Amino acid sequence: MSVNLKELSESLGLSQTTVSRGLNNYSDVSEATRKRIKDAAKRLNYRPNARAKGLATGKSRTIGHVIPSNTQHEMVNPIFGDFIAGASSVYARHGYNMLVSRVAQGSETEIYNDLISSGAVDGIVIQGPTEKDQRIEQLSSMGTPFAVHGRSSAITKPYPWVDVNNQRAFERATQLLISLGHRKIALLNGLEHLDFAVRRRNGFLKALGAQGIEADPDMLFSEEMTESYGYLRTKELLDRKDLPTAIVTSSLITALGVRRAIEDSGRRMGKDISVVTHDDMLSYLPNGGAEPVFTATRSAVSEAGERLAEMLIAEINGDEDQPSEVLLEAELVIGRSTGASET
Amino acid sequence: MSVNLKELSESLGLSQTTVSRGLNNYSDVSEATRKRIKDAAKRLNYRPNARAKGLATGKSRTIGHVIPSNTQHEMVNPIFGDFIAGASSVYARHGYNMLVSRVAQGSETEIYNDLISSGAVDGIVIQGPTEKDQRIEQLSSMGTPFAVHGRSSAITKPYPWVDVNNQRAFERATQLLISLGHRKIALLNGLEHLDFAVRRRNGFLKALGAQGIEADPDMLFSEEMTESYGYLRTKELLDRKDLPTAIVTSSLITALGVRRAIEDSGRRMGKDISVVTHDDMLSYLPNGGAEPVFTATRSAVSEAGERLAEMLIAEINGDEDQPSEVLLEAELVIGRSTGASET
DNA sequence: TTGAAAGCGTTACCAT
DNA sequence: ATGGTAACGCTTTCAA
Repeated sequence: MSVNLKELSESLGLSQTTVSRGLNNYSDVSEATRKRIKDAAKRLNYRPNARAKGLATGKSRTIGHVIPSNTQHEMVNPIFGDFIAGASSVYARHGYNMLVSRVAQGSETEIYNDLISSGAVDGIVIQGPTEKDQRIEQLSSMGTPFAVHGRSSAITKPYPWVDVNNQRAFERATQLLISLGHRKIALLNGLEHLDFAVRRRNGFLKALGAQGIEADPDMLFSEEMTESYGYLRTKELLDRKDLPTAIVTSSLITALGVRRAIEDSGRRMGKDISVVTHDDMLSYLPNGGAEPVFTATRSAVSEAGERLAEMLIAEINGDEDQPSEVLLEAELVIGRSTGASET
Repeated sequence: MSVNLKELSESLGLSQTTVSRGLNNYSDVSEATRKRIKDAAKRLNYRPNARAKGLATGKSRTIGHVIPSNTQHEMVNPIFGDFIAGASSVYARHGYNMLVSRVAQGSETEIYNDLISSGAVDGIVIQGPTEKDQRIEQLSSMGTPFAVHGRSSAITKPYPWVDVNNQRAFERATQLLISLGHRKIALLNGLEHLDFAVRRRNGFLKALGAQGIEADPDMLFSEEMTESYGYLRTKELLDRKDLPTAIVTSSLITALGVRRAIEDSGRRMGKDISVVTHDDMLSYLPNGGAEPVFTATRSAVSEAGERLAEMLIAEINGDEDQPSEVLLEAELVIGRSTGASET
C-alpha cells in the first residue's frame, strides 16, 4: 500500500540520501532528478514515516493541547471546539499535528512533563490559566515553547498569549445596562481563580464605579459556568425582597439557566428583568423594556485559536519578529437583530 | 532535564536490554533489579522517547480524529468538545494519545491516507458519516482499525460504530407534540446527506404516519444546523397563512434561532407555538399551552466518546470478544424541571 | 537472568 | 550532483 524510502530509492536506482534530499527540496540535487523522484514518490504513494523522521530530526511537528476537565460532569465549555478548530487549520497549513490530552485538574504538571520529555510535542498550548498559573513558570523554566490562551495577571515575566479583552467586554455590557437605567445588577461570574473571570469582574465593577454605583456583595457570584448554576442562583435572586433588575452573566450556558429561572418564575426576560451575557462567543442582549434579543456572533474564538497557533509555530521556529501578545476585542452586538447573523 | 535509556542504563551499570525489559515488566528480569531500575527511572525522570519507541515497535499508540469542518463559518458543533473529552479520557487510561486534524470537506480521503501511511496513528475515528460513506469502505479496504461515531445506513458490510438512537429520539419528540394535539408540525432537520439526519427524519415521519397524519413537504427543511437557519426558516414559516403549530428541530443552536424568530414575531414560544429539540445533547421542551421548559441533560455525547474509544482500542489490540456495535438511547426529559439538572 | 547487536525509517555529515 | 555511513532511542532476537 505504501513504500518506504529504501524501496522508493531502489526503484529509482538512486541512493536514499539523494532521494531524501530531492523530496526535501535541497538545492544540491538537479531539477531533473528531483522531478523524477517526486513523480515516483507520488506514483508509489510514498509517505515518509513520521516517527522515523522525528527521530532523525529531533522534532515531532506536533503541538500539544490539554483539555481542562471541569469538575462538574456537565458540558465541556463549548468554545473549546471552536478554538481547536481554528488552531488546527493553522497547524495543517504548516504541516503540524495537534495532540490533545485530557487530564484531571491538578495533575497537569505531570502531563506537561510527559509530553515534553517523551518528545511527543514541540510546543504546548495552555488553556484556562489561573491568576498565577504554575504551568507558565514550569514551561518557562523547562525552555519549552508554549503559548497561553488567556493571561495570568500575577505573572510578571513576559510570555506569549492571545486573549479576548474580557474586562472591556464586561465593562461595556454593564455600561449598557446602566444606561438603560438599571442600578441593581447581579453578576453571575465564572470561577474567580481563573484569570478571565477576575478580569470580567473588574470590568463589571469598573463600570459600576464610574457611575458611582455601589456593588452589592450579595449579588456577586462565582461558580463553574453550568446551566444549573444560572438556574439556581437566579431562582434564589428572584425570591429576594430586594431583587436585581438586571443580571450580567458569564457564558451562554449559564445564561440559558438564567432564562429558565426567569420564565419559571412567571416573569419575562427583557421586560421584568434584563440579562446580558457577553463572552467570547455570544452576545445575548434582552435589554430593559424591549423584547429579548438573542444574537449569535461569529465566533472570535476560532480566530484566537488561529492567532495562537501562528504565534507558537513562529516561536518554535525561532522567528523573532512576531507579536507575542495579542488582545482581541470582543464584538458587542447591540440592539435587535433583524436577519441572519452572518452579517 | 530528562535522560534517555542509554544514560539510565549506564547509571545503573546494566545493559539497555535489561533496563528496557525491566521497565516493560518482562518476566525474565529479577524482582530486585526491576525495582532498582524503576526507582532509578523515576529519580532521573526517565521518559521513553515516544518516536523511538514507535519506530521500534511499529505502533504509534495514537488515535486520529478528523474534525469535519462545516461550510458556514459559524460555531463548530458544540458536541464535538464533549465527544473528544470522553474519548480522550479513555485514551489516557490506556496510554494512547489523540491526534486531531481539521480538514476541508472533500479532501478527507487524502488525510486518512496520510495519517495511516505515515504511521502517525494506529487507528481512526470517523465522525459525521453520510448515508453511504466512502471513508468506511476506504479504511476497511486499507485494513486500518477504525470506528464510526454514527452509522452509514447504505453500507452493508459490518463495521464498528457507536450511535445515539436518533430515529427513536425524533419519533418520541414528535409523538409528544402529537399527544398535545398538534397536527401541523414543521421539521428543521440537519443536512440530509448525513446519516443521522436521515434517521431523525424517518423518526419524525414514522410518528406522524402512525397517527395517520400526512407530512406537509413545505414544512420539511434540511440545512446546516446554524442559528440563522433556525431564525430564517421560522420567520418564513410564521409569515405563512397556514402556519405550523409546532416545530421539531435538530440542534440546540438551531432551536435558539427558532426561539429568536418566534419572539421577534411577537409570539410566545410554548404558548402560540411549540418547539421541541431532542438531539444527543439536550432536550428542549416548551410544550403546548404550558410555559416553556428548557432542560440541559447531562451529555450522552461524552459517553459515546468513551464507548467508541474503548471499542477502537480493543480492535487495535485484537480483543475479539468486545461489542462492535453500540446503540445509545437518548434520554427524553419531559415536563417542567424544578431544580438543578445534575439529577 | 543478563547482554550484544541488529533493526525500525529517516536525516545529516563527510566523501567523492 | 550523488552516495556511504553514522546517528536518532528504543525493542527484539539470539547468545551466553
